[in-house]
Amino acid sequence: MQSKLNVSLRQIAYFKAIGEVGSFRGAAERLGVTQPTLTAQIATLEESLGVKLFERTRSGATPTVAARELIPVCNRIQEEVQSFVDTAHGFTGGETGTYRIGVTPTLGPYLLPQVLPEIHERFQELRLFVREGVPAELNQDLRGAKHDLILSTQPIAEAGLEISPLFREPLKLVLPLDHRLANKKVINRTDLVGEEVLTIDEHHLYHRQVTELCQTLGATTRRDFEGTSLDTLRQMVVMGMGITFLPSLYVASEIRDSDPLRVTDVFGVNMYRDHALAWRSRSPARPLFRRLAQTIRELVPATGASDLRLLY
Amino acid sequence: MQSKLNVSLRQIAYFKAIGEVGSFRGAAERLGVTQPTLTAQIATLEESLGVKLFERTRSGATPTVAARELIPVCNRIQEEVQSFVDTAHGFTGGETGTYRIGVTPTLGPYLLPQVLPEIHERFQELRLFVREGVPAELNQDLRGAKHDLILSTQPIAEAGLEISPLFREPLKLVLPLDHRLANKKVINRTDLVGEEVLTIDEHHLYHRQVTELCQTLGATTRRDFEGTSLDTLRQMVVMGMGITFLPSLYVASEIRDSDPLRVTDVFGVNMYRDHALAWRSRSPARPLFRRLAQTIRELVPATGASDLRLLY
DNA sequence: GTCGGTGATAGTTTTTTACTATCAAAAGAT
DNA sequence: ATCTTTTGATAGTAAAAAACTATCACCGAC
Repeated sequence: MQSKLNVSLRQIAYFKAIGEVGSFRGAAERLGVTQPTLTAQIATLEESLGVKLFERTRSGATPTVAARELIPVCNRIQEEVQSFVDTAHGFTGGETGTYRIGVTPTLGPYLLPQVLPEIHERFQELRLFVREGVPAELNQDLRGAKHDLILSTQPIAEAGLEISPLFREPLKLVLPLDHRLANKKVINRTDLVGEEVLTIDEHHLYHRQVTELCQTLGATTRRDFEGTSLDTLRQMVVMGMGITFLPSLYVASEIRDSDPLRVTDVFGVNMYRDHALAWRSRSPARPLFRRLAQTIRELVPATGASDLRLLY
Repeated sequence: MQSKLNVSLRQIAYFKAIGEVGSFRGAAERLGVTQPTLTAQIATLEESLGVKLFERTRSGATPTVAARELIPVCNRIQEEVQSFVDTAHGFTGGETGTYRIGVTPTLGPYLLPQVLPEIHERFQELRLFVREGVPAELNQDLRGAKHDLILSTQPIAEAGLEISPLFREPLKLVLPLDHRLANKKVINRTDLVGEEVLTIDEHHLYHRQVTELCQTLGATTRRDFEGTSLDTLRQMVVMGMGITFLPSLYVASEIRDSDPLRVTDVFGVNMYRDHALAWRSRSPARPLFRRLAQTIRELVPATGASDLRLLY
């Protein structure tokens, strides 16, 4: 490390110029410095390296054998430095690079496929590296800089973060076709009293949200059977193991008309969850993330779920 | 060029260390400088590049997306600089690298094959790029730094050069077997009076040497037929077009017992030429060239020509 | 002989780097 | 709530490095 720091990029540029021009004075003129500067710097470099770089004659300076072999290395160093500068300049607009975005498994897979193509269209040099995690994990990893931003469900603990609300996603009641309520035209909240609702396992925020909803409806959550994903829940409902609530985006994305399921609202009950983008409030990429959130809000109405509501 | 010089190797080392350690203070301790030094240098680098490199938090410094992509470039720059230093250090002993040696066509091809294997044995990192030229050319190209050293025949103009004499090479009289002197046991100088001697063309120093020798012997040089090389001379003698003088090393190397030629000395006449290595007196590789000359002198007795005499 | 062109040298000035001392901010402990 | 600790930032000073000015030494051309 110390031996490297005894060489400066300036010395390398001076060395190379003298090699090309063939005299100290000529190179000094080309570089816009004085000849004694070059004499001193090359002498320092020769001392540092322990080899003579030029044979000084009255007619100029002739590269030694060592110098002739070092010139191509100089070129390579300068190329890499130029690459360093060029790469950095590529980030100047802030819309370049690979950002790590954490998403929840109950939202990410059903929203991103619908917005990413247009995001790519609008931010062509931007790459998003998508990783899934439950909201508690996402929050922690965002704080620990393992993610640059997260797409998650409210509530998101605000400390140290900037949170940009995106949209409100309703939850749909999903029944098997042979359920006693399947053919009821309008389902009220009283119809759900005593019903057993399937949910996914505890460490998902979604579990808590469904649990709280059941409490307000007088329904219960089954504790003996729990799904590991929304897909699992859907299959369990199809198989007659109970009813469940599924997010609107999931329904629009994954449930077909041919599925033996009834999907409905519950009259008089607002069931929903709110989603947001969040990033560290000191992140230098803040302006980019704000633009990204705005873009997602613009794209949400065009998704398959027609009942999403924008948040500001 | 200017944009490159706004980045220093120090800044790159500081940037990389902070990225690895994760805090300015930690990196300062590791590098043996103070933390405000790093703050100032990274701020300067960020300003120069136009991008933020770190997100500063209470718990340290987190690399931005730009920084994450620039770290591998830092590694490459440092590798190239290390290669620069290592390559230079390889020349420290002076016995490394490709030196351009100019040789005369009447000496080089007959001496070098006999000494180069041992030279390579003793100087294993040394490479010699051999080029042929007549002595006047060699001398000029040495002065103009197109050659690093020359193996040539005396006299060599001394100005600005260091000349290391190597050895004295006798010239042999070569006759066709059907020549009137071919069966004479001892040939005297008077036997050559009036003889026509073949020689090679005028721009070779060898031509002048043979011409002067003929003048002292009362012989003449043929002007209507001249060879272009020593091989050509030999063929012309075989074909009966005249007699010639050939250098001892050539005779040992190229003339077989089965050739229809008589090779002999001339009694009472010392015919020879002296060879030397020469280089520019200011060449930084002077010590190496002196060792090389000494090595050649040591190897000369083992050549096929047993009558060479060393010069000091 | 003089002239002109080269790199080297010595002293001074300017610029850059690094240090010292302190502040501001935020998280964690009590 | 206050206090402590740890982080990077800031301002001023000191030290080191780079660059400049002026001159010298040398040598080849004329």
